[in-house]
Amino acid sequence: MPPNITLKHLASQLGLSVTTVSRALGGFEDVSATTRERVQAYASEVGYKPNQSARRLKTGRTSSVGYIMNGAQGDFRDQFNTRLLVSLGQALHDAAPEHDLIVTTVPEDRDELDTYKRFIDGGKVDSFVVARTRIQDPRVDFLLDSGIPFVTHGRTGRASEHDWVDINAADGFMRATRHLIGLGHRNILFLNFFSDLYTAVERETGYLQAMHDAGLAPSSRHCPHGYASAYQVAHEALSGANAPTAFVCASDIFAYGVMEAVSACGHTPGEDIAIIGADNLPPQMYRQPSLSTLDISFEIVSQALIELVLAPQEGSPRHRCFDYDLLLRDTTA
Amino acid sequence: MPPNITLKHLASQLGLSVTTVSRALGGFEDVSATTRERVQAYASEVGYKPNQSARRLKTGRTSSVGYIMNGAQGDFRDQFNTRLLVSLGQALHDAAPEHDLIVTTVPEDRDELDTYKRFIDGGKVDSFVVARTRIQDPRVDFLLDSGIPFVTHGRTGRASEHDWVDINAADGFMRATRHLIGLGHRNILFLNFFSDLYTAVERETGYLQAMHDAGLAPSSRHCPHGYASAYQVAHEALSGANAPTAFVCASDIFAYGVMEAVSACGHTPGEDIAIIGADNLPPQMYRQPSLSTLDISFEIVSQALIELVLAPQEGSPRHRCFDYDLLLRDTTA
DNA sequence: GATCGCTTCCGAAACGTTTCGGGTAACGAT
DNA sequence: ATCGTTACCCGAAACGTTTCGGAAGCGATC
Repeated sequence: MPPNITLKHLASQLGLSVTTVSRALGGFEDVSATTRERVQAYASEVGYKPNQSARRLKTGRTSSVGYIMNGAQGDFRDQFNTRLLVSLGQALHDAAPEHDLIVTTVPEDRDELDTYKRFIDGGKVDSFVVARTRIQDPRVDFLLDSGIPFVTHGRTGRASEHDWVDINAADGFMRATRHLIGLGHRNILFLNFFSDLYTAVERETGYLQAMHDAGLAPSSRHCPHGYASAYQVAHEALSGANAPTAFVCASDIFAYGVMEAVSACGHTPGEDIAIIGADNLPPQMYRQPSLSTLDISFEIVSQALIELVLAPQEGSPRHRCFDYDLLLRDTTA
Repeated sequence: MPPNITLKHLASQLGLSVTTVSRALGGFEDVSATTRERVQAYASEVGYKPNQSARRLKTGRTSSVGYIMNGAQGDFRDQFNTRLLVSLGQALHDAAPEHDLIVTTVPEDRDELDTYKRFIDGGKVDSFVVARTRIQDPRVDFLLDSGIPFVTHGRTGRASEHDWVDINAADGFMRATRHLIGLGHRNILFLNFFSDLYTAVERETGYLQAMHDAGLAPSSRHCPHGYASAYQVAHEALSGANAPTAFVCASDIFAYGVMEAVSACGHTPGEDIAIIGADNLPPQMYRQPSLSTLDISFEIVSQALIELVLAPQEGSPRHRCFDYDLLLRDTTA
């Protein structure tokens, strides 16, 4: 009958004080086991839900973590953002059902940092997950200054100063490249992001290491515009002198462009030309042959992110690093 | 110096009462223009930010709208969710910068409605945007019962009872089909979603209407698994007797599958076989020839959604309906 | 000179929670 | 009979805001 049930209401029904009801529900020791159970039973019977605003006001904690999507332009980022969003949501629900993930996009005319500022000033979240880190990352600088807890997905130039979760991309790309070398390839082209993403450097490092170890001459190219420019770069390389026989791609998006170019040049991916991509992006289009790729579980990464972000700690930053799985499919037959 | 500036702090600095400061910042008339300006100037000088939790506790309003993403499985939905998310965020920021969009995914093991319930009980939002409506939509039933304001993107079986924004899909698909008929096509196959989405019915209605008006025999097929099944369905149809010469597709995803199948069968999309898709999805892959499609601006739809959701009204539900643009490109040359 | 109305301001209560600092009763020990 | 201890419980303040119901000052009206 009461519009919304409050502690006061529970207290009067149970013949107890508000204090005792609160402490009973909080599971404190200074309330007898019998009344504690009585209170909890009654509360769940009438479906009592604590008022979040009141709780927040009092405690200063919001029990929600923020995720600010940076520019959703471009297909690669879209895929990434959505998948991370979904797995973060799931992980947060599993680890702390009463917590929320607050997601926002950055309005076009505003700076990304303004959005962070607005969240912090407004007391909307008590921690952040920051994705797609750059080597020089202004968000990290800002958050370190502000003192609010956060965890990044990906290392940064200041990796030793903050919590992060990352994929060991250098190792993964080294293994991928080595596998191609093992298949007999000598002329292997690496297609990378054109950006200051931390992971771009990592990926190239792994490729370079494997080439260097094998005494082979490395060769890298950048693909500013995703699929289309990967197609173009690959087409050009295949038509020129000293054409590569294998490609390592920093993203599956590039790899699909390469596959198209390989076919267009009269070759067959996986037979005469080998291709390895990365991140096991579900092909938007039905694809034959299937693409060999480096794979990592978003779920595991998200679980680690949530674990760290829910339990912020002063002192030495914590790190989690996961390894890629090399999935060998048709394009490295 | 004070850790966080409150009304009390402002009041003591200005030699005013908390009440007056509050009302001055609220722009009320019962405080003189001079003090009002003095207060506002000082508040912005020291960077006063009202405490959201306190405000919420007092007013009961949260100044945030909820968007619950339903299952992100499948490429079509991903695209849709991300694009809507981005444009909703932008529209909300433009219309009410201090408002927030609270986004969440539905955990795998839980019912969608539980998530809505949790948001309502927890007082996290004061309205919802509901997307991808079904004819029989349990979310709409639930929200109508609960009494919380919401706007749907897409009509439902109970369209007359709630606010909605939709695209006039019947009209769009009728125009698309008519255009193909005008090009001389007589055997036009329609590929639809396999689902109870409201828009699926709408789309087919338009197609059927155009065929009927021209005295042609309609023929529809469902594509349960996006691209791959569209490919298969088209391939089958083209190989059989009485093969279609044109395709109308409920989604560009299907249309891309059809294009692949058309090529595989030795035809050229746009020359001997015509194709029209819908929703102008940016092709994940570089595509030649370019696909004719029905286009609608997410920005405009989102602006309408936000406009309605921010100003809930008792009484007769409000509706906004937008028309598709028919974009004629290579595949209807 | 009492009354009225207007402008401008303020005190105090309230929203629902958490938590500090007691308080009471029972009980065994002194 | 008094004291200390323990086990339970509670009153009241506080978080920062909004808002109801005045109240002071003051010129105008009867």
